[in-house]
Amino acid sequence: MKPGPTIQDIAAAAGVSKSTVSLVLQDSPRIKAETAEKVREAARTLGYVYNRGAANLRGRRSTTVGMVINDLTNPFFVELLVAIERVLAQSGYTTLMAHTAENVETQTRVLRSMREQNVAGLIMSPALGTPGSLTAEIQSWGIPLVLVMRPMGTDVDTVGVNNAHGFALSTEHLIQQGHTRIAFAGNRSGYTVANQRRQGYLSTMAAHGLAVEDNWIVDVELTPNGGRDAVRAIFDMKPRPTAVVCYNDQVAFGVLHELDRMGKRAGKALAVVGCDNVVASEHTNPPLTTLSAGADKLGTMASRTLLARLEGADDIGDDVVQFFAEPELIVRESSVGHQSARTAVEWRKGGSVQPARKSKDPV
Amino acid sequence: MKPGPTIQDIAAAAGVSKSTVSLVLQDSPRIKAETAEKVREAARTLGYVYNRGAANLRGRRSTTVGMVINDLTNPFFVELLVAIERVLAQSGYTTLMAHTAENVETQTRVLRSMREQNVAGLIMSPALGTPGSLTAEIQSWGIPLVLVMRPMGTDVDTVGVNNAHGFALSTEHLIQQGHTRIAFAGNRSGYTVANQRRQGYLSTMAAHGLAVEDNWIVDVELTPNGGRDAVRAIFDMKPRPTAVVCYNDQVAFGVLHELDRMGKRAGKALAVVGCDNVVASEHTNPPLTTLSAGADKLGTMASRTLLARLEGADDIGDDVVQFFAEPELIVRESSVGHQSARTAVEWRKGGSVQPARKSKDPV
DNA sequence: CTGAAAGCGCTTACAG
DNA sequence: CTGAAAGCGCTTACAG
Repeated sequence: MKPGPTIQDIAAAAGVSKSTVSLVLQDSPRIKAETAEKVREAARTLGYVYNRGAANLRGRRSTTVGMVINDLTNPFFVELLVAIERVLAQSGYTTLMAHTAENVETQTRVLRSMREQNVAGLIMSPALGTPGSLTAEIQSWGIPLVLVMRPMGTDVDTVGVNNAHGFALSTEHLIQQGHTRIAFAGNRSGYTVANQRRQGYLSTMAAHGLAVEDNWIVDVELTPNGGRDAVRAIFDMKPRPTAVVCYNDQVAFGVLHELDRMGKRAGKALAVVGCDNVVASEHTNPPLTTLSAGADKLGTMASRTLLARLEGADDIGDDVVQFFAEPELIVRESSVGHQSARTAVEWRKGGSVQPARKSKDPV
Repeated sequence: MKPGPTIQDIAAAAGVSKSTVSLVLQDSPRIKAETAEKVREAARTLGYVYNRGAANLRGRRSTTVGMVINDLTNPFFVELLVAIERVLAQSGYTTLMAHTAENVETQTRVLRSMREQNVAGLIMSPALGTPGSLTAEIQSWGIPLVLVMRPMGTDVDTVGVNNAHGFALSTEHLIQQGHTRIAFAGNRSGYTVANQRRQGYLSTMAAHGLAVEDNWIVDVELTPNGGRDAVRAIFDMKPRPTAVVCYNDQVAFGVLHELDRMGKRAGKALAVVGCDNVVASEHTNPPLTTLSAGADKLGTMASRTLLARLEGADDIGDDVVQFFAEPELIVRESSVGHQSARTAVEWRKGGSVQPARKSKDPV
């Protein structure tokens, strides 16, 4: 890294003071147009590069936002990250990215690092097992924090999904297809999101007077391999479930794959529903029925919430933002066409089954 | 952002000078152990947070690395990003992430922003259409640059893949399966990587005395939708190709999907080979034969190369690093079992067909 | 409309 | 072994 010219050098070249240069760089109207042009000219010829770090130090501000993400092997979180980065960049912020790979110690380390880097704010999807005290600790740092996807209490701005309602929709859909024995793949008791999803499934089953055997709630990894394990477990049950609600699309992909390996077809042999509507879910064989809450919308919402806090926008107020998008069910082939179900033709037209109710936009 | 204590405050609390505090924070051996402990104690009770920005400004260094990535909708680049971020974090660097979505203007903007943020170095997979002059320009900034996946001349450190050899392997494999009419899906004439891939395919066809019809080289988007278009085009040809080499796994996923929609099975109706071995390729229906160069290995290599430049390691020298990994072919069901081909049983045992030659590790 | 001065929170010779 | 001083590249009252 060679030195490079500073505002001092520009000042000398343009025959003005560095105060003037600084003001010109900030497009201040206090500087006469011709002076400004002279300064800009000098900056151009010298190849000046603004040093944002120095400016931030002096101005006690920061144009960097930290984004802590738990699982980039799940395309849903990638879609979220992309949306967040895009919106922040549009507003002039740079994104410091860190991946925790669902590891709480890594998360602690990167948060400390981001704090030292003086981030203006943080967006985080906390790793599973994050202690409940973390949000209060971050808030004590005096920078805004927005949680995405994984709520941790009502004291912190949160953008997520109404999981209970979503999984109720999925379960309802399967029941309407004629299924009565429906399994749930990807249990993670004790974690908020997992509890919500399981609860949405359980309460809908109960509402229809359908019993749920204990072993129908299959505890597997939240990965394609977990989905494969789930299929093997389900086909060992008798009488076996004819449908399965999966924790997310990653699990559902494994389910579709294992069924294919067994020479069976999802939809026919076992109705399958995922969650997240990742891009790939449209191109699986067969295409996957899944819940969509809109990664792009959620990411935009999370960024906007953080930006509102950063700019101290008054339309956001002091109230904690708790936004939970209402997912809609995207019906595709993986959940229709079962022998014991109604004809699937009406479903194959595609599209959403339920015009999702939108919550009020908080920012 | 409330003020927070500075080394000055610690100095006052511990009854020493701020010089001493600074040295203690740097674990300098020049400070007596008891003094150091006293300082650390004061820092702890005051809740001190190191201000890396101020340190970087004064020390004229930087602990931030910029990562500019062209397409995060392709999981391969996500795997690369994850590996790079992990290695950099282990070495104490923070990753500034920016996504260009294959847009050259966005790329220009984020590069400028990263330069202002004073990144110590850059890792970039350039957007398609990036002008050849860009690398020289970045190098004139005086910070190291490592290109990943997409070479731009021999003047800049580059970590990529031997695409020509990889696509030769794929084509060879299909020919050995008995195919003689083999298509290529995802043409992008004019781009280096695309040229290499097409060339690997063409030269292998030629080496076997197999003719290639013009329209077998199908120009489609490098996405699942492009793959679907390719299948429709291929099935319109007569006599039609019995196998297709896809530009990457994203295209291949679309191919598998469209075949399934047509009630056909990849492998049987059309042999399909992808490229990148993204995690999902193992779980498609049927599983996808593809080329693996190891995203994790490539990311690690790129980071290490940059780190070597940053630390001025002497084992790297002044020579430009040009590392191209030799891909290996992972044979799965999508390319075997065609009627006109040998029995597929021997292939189904899985595993790699070719123990890839590794290039010499450059760092 | 412009400049001189102070200072953001650090590090680094230099002196003792 | 420790401290006083200068300075990294900016911004921001304040004065004129």
